[in-house]
Amino acid sequence: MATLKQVAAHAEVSVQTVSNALNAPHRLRADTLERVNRSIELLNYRPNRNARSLRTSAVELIGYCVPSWPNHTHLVMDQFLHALCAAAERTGRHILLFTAPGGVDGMPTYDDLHARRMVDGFVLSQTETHDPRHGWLKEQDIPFVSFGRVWKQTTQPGPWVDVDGAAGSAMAVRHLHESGRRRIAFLGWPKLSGLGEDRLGGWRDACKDLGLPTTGLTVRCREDSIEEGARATARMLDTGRTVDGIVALSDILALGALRELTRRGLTPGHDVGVTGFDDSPLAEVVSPGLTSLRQPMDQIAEELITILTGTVNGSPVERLLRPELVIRGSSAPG
Amino acid sequence: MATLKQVAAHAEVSVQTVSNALNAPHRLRADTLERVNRSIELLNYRPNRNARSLRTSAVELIGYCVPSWPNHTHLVMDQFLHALCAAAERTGRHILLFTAPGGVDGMPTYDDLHARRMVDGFVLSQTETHDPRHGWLKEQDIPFVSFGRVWKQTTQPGPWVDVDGAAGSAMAVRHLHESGRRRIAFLGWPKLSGLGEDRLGGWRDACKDLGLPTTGLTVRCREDSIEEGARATARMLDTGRTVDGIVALSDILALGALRELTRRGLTPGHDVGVTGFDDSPLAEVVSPGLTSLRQPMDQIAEELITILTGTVNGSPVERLLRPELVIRGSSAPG
DNA sequence: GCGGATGTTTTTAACGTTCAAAACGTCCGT
DNA sequence: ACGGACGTTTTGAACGTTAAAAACATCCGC
Repeated sequence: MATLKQVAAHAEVSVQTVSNALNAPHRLRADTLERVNRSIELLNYRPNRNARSLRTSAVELIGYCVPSWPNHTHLVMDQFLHALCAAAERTGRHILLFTAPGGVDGMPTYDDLHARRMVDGFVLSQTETHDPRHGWLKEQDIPFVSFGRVWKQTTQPGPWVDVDGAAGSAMAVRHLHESGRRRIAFLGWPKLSGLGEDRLGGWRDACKDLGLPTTGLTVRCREDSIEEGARATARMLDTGRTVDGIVALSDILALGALRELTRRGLTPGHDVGVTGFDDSPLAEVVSPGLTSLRQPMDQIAEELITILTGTVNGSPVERLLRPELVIRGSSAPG
Repeated sequence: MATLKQVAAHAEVSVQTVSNALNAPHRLRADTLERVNRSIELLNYRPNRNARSLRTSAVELIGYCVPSWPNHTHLVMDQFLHALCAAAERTGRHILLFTAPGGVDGMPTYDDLHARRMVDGFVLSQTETHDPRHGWLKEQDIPFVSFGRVWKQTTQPGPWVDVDGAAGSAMAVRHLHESGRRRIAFLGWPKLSGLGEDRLGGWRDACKDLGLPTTGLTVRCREDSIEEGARATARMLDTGRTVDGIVALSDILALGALRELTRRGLTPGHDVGVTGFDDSPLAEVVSPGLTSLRQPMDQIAEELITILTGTVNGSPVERLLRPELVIRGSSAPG
């Protein structure tokens, strides 16, 4: 494997000149630059990243902790990772994966990776209510950016990018309203997660804005499963109240709703409009297709990387992005 | 951030002694070792990985190319990544993610990562028929290991780990047979993918072994979607032949089968036993739960890392692992 | 008390790059 | 012809670690 030294010898210049040819080509005289470049090409030279990192103390790697999977099913994680990777690469960086225990127990792992100079900073996701990581990293002066706000916290401890769940629900409500739905229910989650409340709030506000009823139209599911989504839908329908639209907190719950509706002889899309959240691969693959709120992964990733690698100015950057309503058969005009 | 030099000064030994305390503690006298360790602890010293890598020319990073998602939905990718990461960490290594164009166009990316010393080697997955990557990497003498065999190739160009799809199908068939099923259909894929043929073959052989019929019991779906699974199931049932068991090539197709059966007033598990493949998060979350063949991700990851990081002896290592049948309601005894 | 074996520690020299400063050339105004 | 300004190239040192060899210490047998 060729080194700067060998290229320098071949091009009959000093080592530093070759380095400059790569990092500051404007400093070289045109003919020298060309000669050096020819040698670089000829010897198939590729800079050794470790040597570079040692000297500059920047590794161009970004740490990302792979969520341990049993808690929630991350149906869109692969999309996120792909987008994140691609965004990082556009700036010459890469993603380093690692695992860590949840909560504060995981902090030594983050610290270690940073202290050993294996990463420049972190992208956090799967943010939880009162997530301790953000505050801890801030305190240690370790660069990071969060995909997702830390809920139930007055001020955010660092820069973040998030998707506006409230706006998403509102979009779903307005969409259903436009296709003639007047009694739109919300299928939510058990524990009052910040994310859940955000989306719930958007539904409530949009309904009020449009003069639609909300009382008795909220159901909470015990867990994020198709079965629970179906049961909750059944409970809702069993109250005897009319429902012609359902905004579900997740695609999985929405699938449950679709199933229960079908079971009762109702046609999703025709009799009841249903929407989900996250536009997981499932939404496209079921029939009727599930209308869902797609997170703009590419933009999210781009912002995350830009913020993390950008100049660390004083005030933390905050970006709230709008999801995109992907309309499919489950919400066809009734 | 403390360096070896500072620790050495603090412990009043030479730099090399501190290095030895970490890498070859047996060389130190007990009391020296303890003194050095105290200094290390006190100064919270963490070795700089870049310096180490520069000297030893081993980065302890393994490259993994994130599949671009639109081709197939990777419902178990997060499980795989988590397992791979965990296995790598058990050997002090980490996973570096990157993106690359498919096929031979991606090779420069692999080459570059290796040439710049950003990774020691690669784990390949999403192996395709006649995948060019393996042969190319072998030719360049770049270490790699493949999750998945290269199909339609007489000899494998390198070490691999794979799950025995044929054995999996056979397990499913035997399981259905044990619960009284006698006419077991196979729901397959469109294009004759190696993986598809492998699983199909296992079904056929097992049926023959058990004296079960196979003629007219194979259906091929055009794509991997719930809708197509349902349509194919409908086609199969419409032929008039009795079917009391369905072995599907994927969970998604199996879900389609479940839906079509339900639509026709048949009870999956009771009237027809259904099994899927890969035990994706969906299998657990639908109702009835879908019996599926779980890939032993932890073991797969462990083997991949062991092979990749192990001594490169002459003959390539090959490991064919058995999937595990996870039994749920969809195949309850009829 | 000496040669040798063994155990422990230090010295020297890299690994491949970039930073900072110095050196060298060339051109210009005076 | 001289000093300065600028553009280009080289020199020297450093980043933090480990490999290899050298140095030093200790113990043993004779």
